[in-house]
Amino acid sequence: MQAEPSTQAPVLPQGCTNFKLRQLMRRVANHYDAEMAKCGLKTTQYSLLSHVLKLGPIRPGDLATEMKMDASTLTRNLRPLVDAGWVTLEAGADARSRLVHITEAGRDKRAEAQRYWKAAQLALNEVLGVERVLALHALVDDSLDLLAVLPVQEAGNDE
Amino acid sequence: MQAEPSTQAPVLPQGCTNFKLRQLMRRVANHYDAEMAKCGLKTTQYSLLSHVLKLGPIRPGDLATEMKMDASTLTRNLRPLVDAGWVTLEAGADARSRLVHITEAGRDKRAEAQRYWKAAQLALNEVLGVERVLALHALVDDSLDLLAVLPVQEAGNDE
DNA sequence: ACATATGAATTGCATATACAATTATTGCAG
DNA sequence: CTGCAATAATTGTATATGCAATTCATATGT
Repeated sequence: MQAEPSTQAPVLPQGCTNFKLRQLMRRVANHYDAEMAKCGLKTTQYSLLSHVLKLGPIRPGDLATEMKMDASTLTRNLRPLVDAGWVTLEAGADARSRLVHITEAGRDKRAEAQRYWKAAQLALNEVLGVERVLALHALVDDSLDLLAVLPVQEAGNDE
Repeated sequence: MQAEPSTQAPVLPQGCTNFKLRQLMRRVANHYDAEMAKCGLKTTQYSLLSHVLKLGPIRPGDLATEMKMDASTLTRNLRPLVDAGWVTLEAGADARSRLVHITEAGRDKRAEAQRYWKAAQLALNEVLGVERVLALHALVDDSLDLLAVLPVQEAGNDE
């Protein structure tokens, strides 16, 4: 595993990692969404609701950090869930912060949706094979860890 | 590799594949976008422009199929590129279809943008390690192949 | 030739995403 | 106490995404 010159031609990545990931994400999202649609949720909404259940009551900014998304995205994604009565935004420790709470209706909806999520996940395990799904999860997790050290917004030298 | 009962406890995937992929996609997109912003393109636009260069002149529907995205998404994503004068939509074989062409300005822009794309890709290879990027590409490609057999829109039994 | 089915692209609608700017609040230095 | 920096959330703007419905245009059966 040393960086010594090898007699083997070095294999270099072909194609764009971003594009490939985007393609796969679209396909996988479609798969889950088709299942989740049976209970009227997008998969993204299910994820958000699940995180609120698990981490709430929590400040929006902290939830965004946990989910590794922009705070403004979170604000907007919460809207449909609040409108549906599944989560509430309540007063936080001081007047600038808030706390996201899950409601009873939210717990119920999440429990219902979880069945569809599970069906989608199991179907995916079937199609791809459990080994491949495990390998994918491991690669994604490792990659996220490695990318965590990078500044999220590649810090344009200000000025 | 048979399905015989094993004495080993079976390892099952934990967590949601969709959520993990989404997280990674966001992080990776941010990384590329930070680089591409130097030439005023989103990474998605660079991908689209590159595909038009490689595959064009091509019908919008065929391009959408190639890129594995919805035709309506493609229509809309083309708009900014058309507005910028990098691609044109011209008459196709019959009056209902069209052909997407790249312009000279489009070729120039793509060539310029490719430098930034390359920088982003190489930086990613650095951070993740070439081996990991190769493994990720292979997994993504294999998964896309396996998912290709699934109906894109999980075919609700019509009626 | 005509009515209908099929095909191709687009538009309507809703959500997801993020950077930049804004609003409101709090904390701190003098 | 006052003014300014820091913090938290949101809004402005632009793009990405896909399903359903729509608009044309072509093909097809009778």
